[in-house]
Amino acid sequence: MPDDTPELKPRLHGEMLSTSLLAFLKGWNAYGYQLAQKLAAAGLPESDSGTVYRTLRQLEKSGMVSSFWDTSESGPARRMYTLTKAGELFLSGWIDVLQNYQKILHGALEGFLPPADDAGDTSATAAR
Amino acid sequence: MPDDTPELKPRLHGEMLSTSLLAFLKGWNAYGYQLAQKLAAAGLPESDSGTVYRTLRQLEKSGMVSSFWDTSESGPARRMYTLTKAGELFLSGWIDVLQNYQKILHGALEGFLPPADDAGDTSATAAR
DNA sequence: TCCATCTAGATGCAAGTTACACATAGCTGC
DNA sequence: GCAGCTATGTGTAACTTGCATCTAGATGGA
Repeated sequence: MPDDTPELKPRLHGEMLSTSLLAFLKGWNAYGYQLAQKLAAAGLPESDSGTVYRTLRQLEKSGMVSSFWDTSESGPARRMYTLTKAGELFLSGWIDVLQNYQKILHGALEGFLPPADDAGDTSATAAR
Repeated sequence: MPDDTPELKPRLHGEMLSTSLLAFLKGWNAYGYQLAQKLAAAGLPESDSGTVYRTLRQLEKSGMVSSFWDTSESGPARRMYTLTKAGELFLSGWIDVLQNYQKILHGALEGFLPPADDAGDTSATAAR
């Protein structure tokens, strides 16, 4: 019998992948392969390695990181990434977003105390 | 002069949008238009309303929510959404992901203490 | 009655993003 | 040489998103 339900298995992409990569680069240079391993080790949902490489290139195009080839170690050359000032700014701005997101998720799962200042709008029509 | 830098303006989509919607539905029924307003009021980056509606339908297809038409109020009919057991499970599983993500972002921005148990791997090769 | 406006939901399409498979290339050990 | 590991990438189909646009009920004004 064919499985009909579309999967919604957790995956890391979009802003969450981009910002995780930027965060790992804060204070350290790193290369793609290494960053992919760190993501896996950090308990985040897996990302395809191709997606990681393409995301890094896209971050470079938008000025969040810069890169250079590192041939100082033995083995295949590594494209080392460095966080730019713009990337750092974007990252710190994203922290606010994360805080609000966090509030929503945790509010939902622990008896969710209604936030004292959110009372008086049309949302009072919520059913049951 | 044409702007050449690709935009990376924050937008809410993917897992973050889905889980925010699920969280808002915990304990309450709500309809799409209302949820879109809640997202905006919650200090999260904007989402296109079309995207919100489509995301809700997709959550329904994957069994995270169920819906019914509500014609009890005046005005256009509303498609009311209810969180399912599967949606609740997915949501609580996602909390762990969020916690790890949070750790990474905050670790990056506050002097980032090296986590005591993460020392002994190849990541020691990180350059300056 | 006609029209504008607001609420509510939805879709067509172009552009962008992703997963999966595969390709390339340097190095190590046999 | 060649298998296996490290490291970076690409082709392609499928999926997702933003924007514009559409339908439709209700309301209020001219």
